[in-house]
Amino acid sequence: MSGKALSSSHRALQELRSKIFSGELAAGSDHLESELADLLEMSRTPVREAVLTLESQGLLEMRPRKGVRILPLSPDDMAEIYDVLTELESHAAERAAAENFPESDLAALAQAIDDMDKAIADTDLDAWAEADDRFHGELVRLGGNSRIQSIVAMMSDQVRRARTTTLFMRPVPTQSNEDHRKVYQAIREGDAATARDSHRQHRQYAKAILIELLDKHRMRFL
Amino acid sequence: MSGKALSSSHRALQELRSKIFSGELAAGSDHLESELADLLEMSRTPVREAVLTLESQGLLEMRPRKGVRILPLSPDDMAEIYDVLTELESHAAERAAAENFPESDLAALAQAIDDMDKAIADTDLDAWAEADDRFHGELVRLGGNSRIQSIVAMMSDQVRRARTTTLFMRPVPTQSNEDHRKVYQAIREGDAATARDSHRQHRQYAKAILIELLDKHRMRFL
DNA sequence: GCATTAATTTGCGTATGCATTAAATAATCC
DNA sequence: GGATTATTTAATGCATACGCAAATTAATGC
Repeated sequence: MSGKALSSSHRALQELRSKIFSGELAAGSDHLESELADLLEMSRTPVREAVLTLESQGLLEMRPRKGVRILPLSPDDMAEIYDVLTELESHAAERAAAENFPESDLAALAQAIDDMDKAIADTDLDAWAEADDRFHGELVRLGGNSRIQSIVAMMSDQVRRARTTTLFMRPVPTQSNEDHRKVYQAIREGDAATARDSHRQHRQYAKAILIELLDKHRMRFL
Repeated sequence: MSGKALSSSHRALQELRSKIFSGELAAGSDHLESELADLLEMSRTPVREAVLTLESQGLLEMRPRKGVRILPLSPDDMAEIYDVLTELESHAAERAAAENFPESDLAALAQAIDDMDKAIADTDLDAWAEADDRFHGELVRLGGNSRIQSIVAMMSDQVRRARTTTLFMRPVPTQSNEDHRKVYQAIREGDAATARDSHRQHRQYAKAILIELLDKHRMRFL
């Protein structure tokens, strides 16, 4: 028994999020408030509240009389998001390295890297994506800036839906984990400049790959 | 005739924002939804919507049964915000320089610098602050990343109320405009690396001054 | 036919009321 | 008297209702 009883607006928030990520609410699609209320079996009030929040998180847009639009992502949007992630995560990496954490505090980071290796060996892309998320999340956590944490989380959410698509049309990300290891090493050794530069390079490379991929496949929106 | 007729929830949003910035709603104070509704002469519904939005913008916090709390800022919060601004604005400066804008596109930037000079000559700190805002806003606009724009706006909002206080207890910011000019020159010359580094230095210096100031005056929250 | 206007529908913004539940107060027990 | 439990109070979360304006459809004129 999970004795929860969470509020309707909170449930609306997480159900809408999950339906956006899964694609059940497709990018570019419009939905009336009443339609979403029916879908979630609640009144419009908590739906509106959740939608308001999701709007300010950049996942959707309210257009009176046209419905709630799930925001699609153009290649330019992707570039913007990756640039934000590059800047903020690199800073986090630098600060994490400067902290000179004992190795035990970096266990989660190391674990994520190992899990990615394993996922690649198993060619389990979902597991890889999950561990990659974990690595980046842990990195910004170690960076110690709560605002960076939440901004990065927001940006990651925005690309999450798209990644489901892109992940499966690109080569297995083997290079990526070498980068991760390099960042990890630098943090472990307290080498802030290297941590920063390695991570920046990692993200810029990932961005280039992605943009090229989208371009090659003529994907204008996702 | 300003033929407007803006919605209640939109009015709630801007009135609450303005009352937070002015200090009419003081940092750390709690307010029931019904109290705010009375204050704005509307029902709780649009107030709740505005409050939801302001919460996700980091200006306040909803604590069920305790009321809406206007978030105070600690020196650590200030440091966090300045770090985010440093990273994202520096990137914007770099990108702006790389664009090789014709000088005419940089007129607003130059104007802001001139206005700051004038404000300093007149010892008009409010005018200085306004022009400084304008400079930073214009900079990120030129950077061409809409997400950076809105994140920077959010962070600037968080710091706005506090600046009213800090601005008047610190020496007149003469050094600051030298920095601005340096950034401007670099953008004009298309020197991306210098634009980036100068702006980073500018923000880091500003952060150091501020933190020192808060520390000196033992200001724990504002 | 086509354009213009009138009628109708429909979705949204907001007010209102109520059930729920946390907090505050009173009451009871040891 | 202090602690525990019962009672009351009150703020919130949510459903509901309704007026208004936008959008759609029907009607009318030319």
